[in-house]
Amino acid sequence: MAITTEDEGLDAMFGALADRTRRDIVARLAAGDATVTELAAPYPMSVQAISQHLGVLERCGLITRGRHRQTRPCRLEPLALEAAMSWIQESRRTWAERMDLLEAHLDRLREDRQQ
Amino acid sequence: MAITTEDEGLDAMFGALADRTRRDIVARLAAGDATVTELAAPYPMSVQAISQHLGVLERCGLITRGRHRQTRPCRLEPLALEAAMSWIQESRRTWAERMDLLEAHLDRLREDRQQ
DNA sequence: GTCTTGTTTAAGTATCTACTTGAGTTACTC
DNA sequence: GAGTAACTCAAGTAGATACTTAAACAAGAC
Repeated sequence: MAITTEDEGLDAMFGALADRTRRDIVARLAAGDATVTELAAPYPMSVQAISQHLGVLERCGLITRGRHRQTRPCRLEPLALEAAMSWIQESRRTWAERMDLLEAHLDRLREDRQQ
Repeated sequence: MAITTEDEGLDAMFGALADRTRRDIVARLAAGDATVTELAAPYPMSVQAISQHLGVLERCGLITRGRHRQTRPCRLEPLALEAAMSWIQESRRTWAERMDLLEAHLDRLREDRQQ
């Protein structure tokens, strides 16, 4: 299931991060690669459920899964996080710009008043 | 409906950002405050649907709604975005740290080999 | 007061999501 | 080969989500 547009990519990315278990897994993988069984161990849910969470993370590009003997070692792809990051930063940037303009505007008003 | 733990806050925040319409609205509000009707205009859905989206954004702290005559002007609260931002940055930081350690480890191996 | 505009609330529905259990696949061990 | 471990796939289900329309509410205009 390929992700086509940027919007769909962000939908999938933010959607993936909207689940505590998946955020946990991402944080865990930031510290080092791990297998499905290792990742599932801390949680009171089935290994299948974790496997499905990993599917979600893989589909949005946040992780990749290799093959080593019977295991599927999971690895974080931190570059994928940049997409989410940039979106947030862009909104912040626009907002900050507007605040600067407002500030400049108020400064001009103050100057005019003093003349 | 108050958000209690940090995890629930992030669930709600990322969940809110996982919808294209809501991301659009946030981007729009970064450029300036707007009323519900103004925000709803570009979309082929009912004003009620947009009002519900605004409810989601308000509940996770991304926007606040004031009152002016019959309208409810919406304002972005960009500080709320910091929570999502920090979470991403923390994961990246952990990953980068590990890569540095790995790099240092490989450097030592290379030195040992040269002796 | 009635009427209109802007918005929220309520109720219904179709689709999606996060799990479950059971069966199937892959790769190693004996 | 049979048996086992690690994992995925498939089908089912409870609850969430994104809309809809209809009704209620809020605030000003008349």
